[in-house]
Amino acid sequence: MASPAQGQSVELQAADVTCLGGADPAKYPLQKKRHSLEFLRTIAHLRPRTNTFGAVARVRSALSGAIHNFFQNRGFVYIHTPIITTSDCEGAGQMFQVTTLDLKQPPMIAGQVDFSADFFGQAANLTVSGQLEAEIYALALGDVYTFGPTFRAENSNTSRHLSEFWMVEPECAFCDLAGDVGLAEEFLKAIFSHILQHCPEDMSFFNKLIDSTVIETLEKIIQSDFERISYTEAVEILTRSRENFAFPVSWGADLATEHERYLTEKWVNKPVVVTDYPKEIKPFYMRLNDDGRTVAAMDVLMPKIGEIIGGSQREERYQALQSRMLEAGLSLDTYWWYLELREFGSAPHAGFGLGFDRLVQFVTGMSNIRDVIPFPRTPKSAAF
RNA sequence: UCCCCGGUAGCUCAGUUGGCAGAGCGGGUGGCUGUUAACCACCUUGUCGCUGGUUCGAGUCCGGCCCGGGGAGCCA
Repeated sequence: MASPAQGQSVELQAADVTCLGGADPAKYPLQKKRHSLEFLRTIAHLRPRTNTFGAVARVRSALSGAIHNFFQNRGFVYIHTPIITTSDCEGAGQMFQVTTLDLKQPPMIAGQVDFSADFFGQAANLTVSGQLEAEIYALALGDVYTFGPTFRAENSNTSRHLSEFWMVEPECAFCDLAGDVGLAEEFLKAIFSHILQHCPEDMSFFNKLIDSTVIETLEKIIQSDFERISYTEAVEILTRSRENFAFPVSWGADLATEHERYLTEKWVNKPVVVTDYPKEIKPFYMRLNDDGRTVAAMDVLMPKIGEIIGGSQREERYQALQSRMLEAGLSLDTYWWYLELREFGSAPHAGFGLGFDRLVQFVTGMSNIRDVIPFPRTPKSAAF
């Protein structure tokens, strides 16, 4: 019925009310007041009932749908890459081991655990990335993407890291670095537009109560052209800046958080794509440039949260890949199938990885990544 | 993992020089009211993170540990 009160056009008039499930007000933890996000994290089974976590859940779901739409509409094939992997070092940090062996009394051979007696007949881990497997399908089907959980056993205690997080990884055949950067820019803009269009109520909620700049930031990014600079240019800009950095800038060293923030927040206040990093600070699979000292890598840096996308053109030349693997001290046997992709009908290809939870963070303005995933897993914390 | 800050009532916090454990909110009861985080009165609430020490006496001082926050590293 019509409501005489302000701020609402209609209201319910109940003829009959039945209580289906009571909640003792003396015990119910959610009070009629503002709770801290830290406290709500300790009651993860009740926090989705709050307006903030409801809005986060809806936007997270909408973002997820937008990502699938974006790729499906462009003919990308969604690939389910494995969660359990026996590639013992995918090169992206510490892995969680998966085993059915009795940890109190594992089978031993010559003082070493005998993993041939383990479930898979060898040591197995949770994946840190679906990229290498995505490359297999890209070189068969063309454009593909993965979107699934990823696991890192790093002891990272920050507002931007989870031990279990979701990652989006497109991989495109017949694509070079410029094409990869273009895809990343188009992708982010499409996702942001989708959210502004489809979640206006939740977005104004975030803008009002969480971060008063989120909507404006997203709108600006949609309209802006991402700045593209090479690592070498970035180092020059940083050196010329006369900023008082805690970490010195020099060619060959990785960019620190403060450097990335300067580039994206002060130098130009918009997303910056840094390309062509020194090969020493990037993984073996990135394509060696003609200068012999840099690789075709790219990082998309966003104001406030820093790196949101990391990608590269992959090394498609057999000899070049082999020598980079040897330089990195990797076993060629472990990656025999990865090398065979270059031996049998190789093609230029490129892709990137996007931290999905960081994307949710950026879109909602939520400052801690533990508050944009329903059940966060971090060091010393996996309750619920 | 490193640096800094914190942990006191269900929640958010105060607690002086080492000397009886506090407030607001919440909850209960009553009142009032087309309310919007209602309002008024009264009542209710403690393993002061854990542990060892100093002291006549420790929330307060010292050591160790656990957990949380901010920053850094690693990265997405």
